[in-house]
Amino acid sequence: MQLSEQEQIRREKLEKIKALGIDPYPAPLYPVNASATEIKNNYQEEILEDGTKNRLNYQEVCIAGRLMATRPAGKATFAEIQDSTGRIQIYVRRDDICPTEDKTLYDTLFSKLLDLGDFVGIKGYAFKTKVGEISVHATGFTLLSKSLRPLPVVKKDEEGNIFDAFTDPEMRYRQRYVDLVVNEQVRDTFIKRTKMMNSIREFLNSKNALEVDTPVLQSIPGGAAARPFITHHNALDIPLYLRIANELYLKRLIVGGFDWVYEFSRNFRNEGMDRTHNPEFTVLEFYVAYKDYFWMMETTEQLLEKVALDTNGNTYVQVGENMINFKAPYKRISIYDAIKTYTGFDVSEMEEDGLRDVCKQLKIEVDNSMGKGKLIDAIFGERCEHNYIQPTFIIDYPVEMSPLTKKHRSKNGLVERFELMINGKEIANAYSELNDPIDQRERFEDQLKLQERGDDEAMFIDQDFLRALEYGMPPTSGIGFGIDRLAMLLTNQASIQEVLFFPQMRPEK
RNA sequence: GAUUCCGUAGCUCAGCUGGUAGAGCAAUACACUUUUAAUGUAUGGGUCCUGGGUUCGAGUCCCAGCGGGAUCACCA
Repeated sequence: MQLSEQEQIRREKLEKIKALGIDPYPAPLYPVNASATEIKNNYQEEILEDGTKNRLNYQEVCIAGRLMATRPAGKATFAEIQDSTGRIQIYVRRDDICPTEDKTLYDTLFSKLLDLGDFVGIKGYAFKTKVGEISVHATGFTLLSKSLRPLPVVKKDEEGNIFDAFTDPEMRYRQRYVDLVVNEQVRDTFIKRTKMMNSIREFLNSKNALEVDTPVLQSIPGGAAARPFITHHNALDIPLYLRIANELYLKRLIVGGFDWVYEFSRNFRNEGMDRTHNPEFTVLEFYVAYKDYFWMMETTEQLLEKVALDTNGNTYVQVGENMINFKAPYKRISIYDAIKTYTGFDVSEMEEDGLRDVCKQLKIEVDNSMGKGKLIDAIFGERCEHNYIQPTFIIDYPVEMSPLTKKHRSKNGLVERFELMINGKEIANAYSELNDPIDQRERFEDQLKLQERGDDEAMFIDQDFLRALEYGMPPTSGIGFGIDRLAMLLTNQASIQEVLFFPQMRPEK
């Protein structure tokens, strides 16, 4: 392994530290009793009548973190310690930490053998410097872990301008640990993502929904139309697939008698990657017995309004150029009306031939494997979808594109389905679930016909799922939310890689 | 998968019509006991992504490969 000059120097320092009898990776816990942000937010002092200051709290603090900046000034040094809450300045004076004749601790260990990035513990007291910065005056320090690689040095001035930011996307994603250390806004994005997940759980748990786990390894990759990852189980000598969806398993649980189940499902799809697609991604699905898709629209509005508030403190979220308002209620527009609005064509009575003709006139590329459902989907996707910036429910899809959805109670040829569009993208997809086992079997058979026509994404038939439906499933409404995309919206990120800690990358050579 | 742009010091980046590599931060040494993008002086640090080719000579031009970004296709 070829070490850079700076790495060699750090290893030499490591040896010198050991030679001083100091363990650079000590085992004992460090008794941390305060954090950087906590001290900065709560420190108090008073000015007495004679003008002297009286410090009121944090007079015996013990903080720990990475050393991220030093400003030496002879026999004293200002430095910055970064912990999980942020940064705080520390003031280290030689004669305070070395009260005897022996000045090794300051002159050698602190001044020469510590590097930016090292973990240190600081004991001392909080005070305010003469320019007013709340800091910790060190009375002692402990090396907690030596860093052998230099971190990128990112500097910030008084106005918050950032210099030499660590921005290379490849390095940021491959070495996310570095990205998180030096880029505060990256850490904030992921904290928001977790807040969002917590808020969703809170909402669902408050309704007595049951969080469940269902199989990731499936012998039939059902519940969606997508290419699966395939693997092999040695003991059983059978192929297994990583799930593309968990829908059919959650419905089995509704058959089993639960009336509200949910799962944050990591799904896997063996398809292209781009700034809105990662091979593994997270979907929240929930299924509720005795409800329909109208109820689900109201529930979705309530959920998203709460989640936006909990995550950002506001129902308004700036996403790129757009200001999006998650405040309920959201508009509802049928897919046929949407197509009529943006293309002028009324496709509601059209069959396949008519739809192909419309696609031709609109210059939308189609191929022979596409049935009525896919053609309508193509028109909507090309001409309508991107126009719905504010949250909008697109409702009542044609039956051909929705093999798991109940037929519409009054509109022939349609199903009770909605997709929620936000910022021109689909965020959620929901149905009144199909619970008629005979109808479901026919829909699967139609999918088989599509497969024979060359549609390689048509759904597989799951016989056990049909068996479950035959035992009886109550009327149920279900929904799936693209959690990564929701996180992108709520954190104003244009790339899915920015909301996944470790996005998929080609392996390094 | 297609198109296009990019890959130079630990990090952020310069490097013109080809002439043997440069800055800031970081590092090293010295100075400095209230600094905050600390400062001053000095010093060291490079497989210019990899492999070919053209050329007297390639970081620079050409070809191939590897990796990444953007756009498109498939999809959520």
